[in-house]
Amino acid sequence: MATIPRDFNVAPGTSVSALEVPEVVIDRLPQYVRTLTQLLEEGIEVTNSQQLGAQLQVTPAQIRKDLSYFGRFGKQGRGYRVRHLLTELKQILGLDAEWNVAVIGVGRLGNAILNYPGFNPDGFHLVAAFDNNPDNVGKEVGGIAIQPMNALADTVTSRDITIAIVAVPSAHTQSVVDQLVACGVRAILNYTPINAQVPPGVRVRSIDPVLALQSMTYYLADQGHTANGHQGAD
Amino acid sequence: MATIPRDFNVAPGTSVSALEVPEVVIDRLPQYVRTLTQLLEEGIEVTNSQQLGAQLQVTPAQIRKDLSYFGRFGKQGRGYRVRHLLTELKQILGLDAEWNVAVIGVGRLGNAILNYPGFNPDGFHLVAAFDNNPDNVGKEVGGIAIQPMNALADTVTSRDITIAIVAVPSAHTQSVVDQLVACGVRAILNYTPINAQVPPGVRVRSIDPVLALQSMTYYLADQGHTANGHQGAD
DNA sequence: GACTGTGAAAAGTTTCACAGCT
DNA sequence: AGCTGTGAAACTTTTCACAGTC
Repeated sequence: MATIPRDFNVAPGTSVSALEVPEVVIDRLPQYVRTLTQLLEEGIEVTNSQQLGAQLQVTPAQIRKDLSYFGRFGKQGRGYRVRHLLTELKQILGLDAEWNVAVIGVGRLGNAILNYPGFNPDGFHLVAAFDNNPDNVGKEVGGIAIQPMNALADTVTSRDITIAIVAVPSAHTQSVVDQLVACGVRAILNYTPINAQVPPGVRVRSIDPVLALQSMTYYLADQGHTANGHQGAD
Repeated sequence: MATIPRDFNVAPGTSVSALEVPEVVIDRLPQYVRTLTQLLEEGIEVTNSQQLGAQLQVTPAQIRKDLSYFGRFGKQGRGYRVRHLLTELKQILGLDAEWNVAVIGVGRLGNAILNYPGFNPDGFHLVAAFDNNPDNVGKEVGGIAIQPMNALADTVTSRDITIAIVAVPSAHTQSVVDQLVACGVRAILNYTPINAQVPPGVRVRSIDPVLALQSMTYYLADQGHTANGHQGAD
């Protein structure tokens, strides 16, 4: 059941509903967004696939191909207007909206997440925090009052929360994920080292520094392996 | 001991390129290790590709294929002895060794990392911390005395540090990475949202929660997309 | 009977190379 | 002249399917 039907054309500024964009392409778009943002900050208004590729360590052809899934954003012979491409990509990714996010688990890690200033500038607003420890409930962390877990469903609905960050002890991961899914949360950023099972339609991404380290040691362990300075993201 | 297929460096023309293990396979091995560890904790001594696949949400064929790059670890008709497979995989990944790790940057994030208890049990020992802020130097975080950046080279050598975790402000990322590379560090876990350039032979993996969120919003933004509950790791 | 290990096929992804626009 | 957008080719990764072993 493959087939990549690419029968779409896009009027500039119009919402795209591409049929089947490979997930690997979607995963690269946020990086393009970030690089374009940096270029704009440097005052660069026009770029091209060559320059973008150099920044991102990706081939120019790949950038052009990736963009071609969504429309024609460049001008032949000239390249891309940074501001325009950035706007389009943000719109495609849904980053022209603001997203309300809940943090579940306010231990050491949850605390660090709630105090991390990096989410807000990108439109992700941590608006609620939950913990099942009665001693924590009511306290404020990063300007947010910690609520008990039984308030989850109501708050998710009333505050229009679609994304959750899970930072609970491993043993509670699956149960918390189940509760989130039941409340209608469809995107979960999982900081625990557990592979939570979710129904179709719900997405989970994991942040797992230990796994990242463990895949690098393979290349350190033995000099016999290919030693390419390859980068992995996210 | 399992024979690790090796990549021979052959004179040009006489290409005998022995089979090279795809990086995507290496990236999955740590997850296999984790699942096997869990099975063992539950007292399960024998498993099979079906069960492992269910746990990991991966096809049984993929697990068998991945393992086949390194040897024959199972018994036909019976499956895999968990303890045995775990030992082999850890050895392949270099996880039978202990690794000394330095943390660069002891701001909010670096602090959280130094206090995170998840690295040690897996053999990654945070043994040194560096910061360029004189006010921080000398303080202890997580039992480690913060050193000035100019002590980097000496300490990396004397403490046999091969892995570094970078948690400095974005603007300093490239400069810090350059210093690490110059000291001989060959694996870097990058917590900054910057794509550092490294020479061949050095590996970088990035931890970037914002990128992870941004790739999920694509699927939230519009109901027209494929809605598979697919998991991304690390 | 149950399962692995593995060539071969299928599917997916990247790169090439060039027509065509500016 | 310089660059995009894109089919087609090359390459990579996954899945199939089954011979072989326990």
